[in-house]
Amino acid sequence: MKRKITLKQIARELDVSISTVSKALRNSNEISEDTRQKVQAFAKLYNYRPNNIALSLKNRKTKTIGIIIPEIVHHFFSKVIRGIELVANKRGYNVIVGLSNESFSKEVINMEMLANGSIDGFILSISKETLQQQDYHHFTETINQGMPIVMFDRVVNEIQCDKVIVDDLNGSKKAVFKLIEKGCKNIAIITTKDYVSVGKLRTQGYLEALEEKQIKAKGSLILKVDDALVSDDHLEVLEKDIETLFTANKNIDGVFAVNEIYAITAMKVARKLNLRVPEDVQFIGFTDGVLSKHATPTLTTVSQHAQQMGEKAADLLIDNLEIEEEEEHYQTVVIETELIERDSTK
Amino acid sequence: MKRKITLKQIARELDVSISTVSKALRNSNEISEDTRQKVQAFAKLYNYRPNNIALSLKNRKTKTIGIIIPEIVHHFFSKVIRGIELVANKRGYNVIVGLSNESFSKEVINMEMLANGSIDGFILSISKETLQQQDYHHFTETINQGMPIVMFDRVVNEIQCDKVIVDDLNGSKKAVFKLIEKGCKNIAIITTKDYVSVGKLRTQGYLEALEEKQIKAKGSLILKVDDALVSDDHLEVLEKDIETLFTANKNIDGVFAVNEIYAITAMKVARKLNLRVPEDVQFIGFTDGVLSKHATPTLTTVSQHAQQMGEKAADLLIDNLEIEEEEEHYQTVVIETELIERDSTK
DNA sequence: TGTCAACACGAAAACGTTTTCGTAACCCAT
DNA sequence: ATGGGTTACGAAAACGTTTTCGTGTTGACA
Repeated sequence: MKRKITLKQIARELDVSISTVSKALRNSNEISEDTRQKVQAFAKLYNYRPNNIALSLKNRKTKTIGIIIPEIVHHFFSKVIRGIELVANKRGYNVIVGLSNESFSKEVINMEMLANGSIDGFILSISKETLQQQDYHHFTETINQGMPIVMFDRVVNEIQCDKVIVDDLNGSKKAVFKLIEKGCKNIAIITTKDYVSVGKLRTQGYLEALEEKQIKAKGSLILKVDDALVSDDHLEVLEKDIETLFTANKNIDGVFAVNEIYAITAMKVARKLNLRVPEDVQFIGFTDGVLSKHATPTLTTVSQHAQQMGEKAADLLIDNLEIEEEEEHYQTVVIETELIERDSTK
Repeated sequence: MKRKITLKQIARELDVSISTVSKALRNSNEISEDTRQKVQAFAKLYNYRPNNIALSLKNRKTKTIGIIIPEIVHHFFSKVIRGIELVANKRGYNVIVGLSNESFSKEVINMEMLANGSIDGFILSISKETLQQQDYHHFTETINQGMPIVMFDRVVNEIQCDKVIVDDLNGSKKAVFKLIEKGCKNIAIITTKDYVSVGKLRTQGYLEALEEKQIKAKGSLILKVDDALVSDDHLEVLEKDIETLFTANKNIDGVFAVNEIYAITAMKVARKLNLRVPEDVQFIGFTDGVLSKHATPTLTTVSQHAQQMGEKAADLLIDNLEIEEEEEHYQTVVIETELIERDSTK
């Protein structure tokens, strides 16, 4: 077992100084052609690679990006990570991942662990608990220490930083317009409680779309599900809720759901009630994940371009890290959604 | 913007030496009660946190685990990551993620980037390309440099290291036995080409199960799909292949698929051919992901306990890192599978 | 022969820690 | 007064780099 070789060891072997070795390897012209070749040959032979930690300490930057997300077993978030990783690697950065698990304290702890030198900046999406408690001190502190943050998807106005968000409002409007265009007269929405900003916005989009088409929104057609129900354990409760929605409103001919699970589950319930999709009821879901593509019938969705979000977030952060000037000029990038039509609409 | 404070700055402010500050903060009894309190108060006030990079350099360990996986937008892998992250955090480690994207060169590059000091050890699953080329030099080199590796799921006998694998063989057997028990006489398998070790093992399990039940395997019932077809773009090709399988073998009454997508797609094709599930044909898939739970009908699957694999892998690695003794005693942990019965079987 | 530049290299500082060792200053006992 | 043992602190090395600066040697030139 041969440990990694260091400059010092090379220097000792070749009977020169550490400085000389370092310079030789970096092709400094302070070093004679002779020694340079000798050193480089030796280094190659022993497969010398500079120690990243030492470099980080010296340069006071780690070339590493910290990602904090609420959950990784989630199509959207893993696609974002892939996007981040893609451009990060291309630009010479590594990616270190922390999971908040939707918990405020884990978010704080994770950020503190990483903020002490391990990374150069954060890309994150805020946990639900943090959003509820509205306690954002860990973000402000991090930013105050000179460590840039880019937020994506679940963002918050109170914090001044770069942001990448989905155009939730217009995405929802597009979806609802499509349903109307396809002939739906009574469109229900299955959404979450309002404190999740994206749920709120999507609901708002639904309402605005109806209003613009002079359709009166009815409270009975709005189902606000406790979002803990996305977790697999509570599927039956969710199904029950949706069944109630359908039986109480026999005239529903279109459903807009703010996520895939709700949409798929609603389709399932509809079929159980002998409603034909899309003939009797049409469905559109937000978030284009695996489920939509493989559902029966395949689900028409509003795609969020998650990977593109990750790429953009990474570019914003790295630009920020590598720009010299201190003038803070934060931007909020809006990623447009795209309606992907499949078989759950006519 | 106040940058992070260092020992040196505290020392200067309080007019003591750096050593004193360090000792005071670590409650050394070399330091008088007086100065200790003074230093600690000051440190608290300025929210002092030791710089991780400096600690890493000093201790020659980073308390960080490197994960290399082929793909992150994948239920199985993200669940494994969650498991790793869970125990890693609990034991004071961070997790840094590299994606090989199923490419040999990206796997090598990613490992080299991380191996130069950034991490203490690897947890990885080998990329398909690497498995095809059978070039494992980067693994041996890493291990030779004293950096431990734990492989999971896609492992390889040639490399001596800790491994965590699924009991693919018995999992498949269980599934096929179940189909036989439920009355299937003509069981088809939809699998991948053999170079993916797990595909190979699962096929073998299928064959062994049939043999044990004195059922003669028929080549026409074995569909080996080019595994590039899992990617969403080639769904139609996959469907076509499966359709051919069904039409050429009208008597198929059971299907075992080595992954979720194959199973779901096969169910879809079956229904298109007016076969009832599970009355006419029963289905079992390997890998218990999101799709299975939300398919119609819900899919009976062989669950791999992905998160548990991640947890085990992390425990193995950290044990290895924190144990003093050099004696290498590698183990291969087999995670048992579990058959989850849903509506695609009678 | 003396001066000066160019050349080739080494010493040392710096990044932020921890830890070993040395040592003043004090107290107590002889 | 001398010696020995605490106590409380500081100096310095070490981790592995990069970079600035200093310096000895050479050769050319007047």
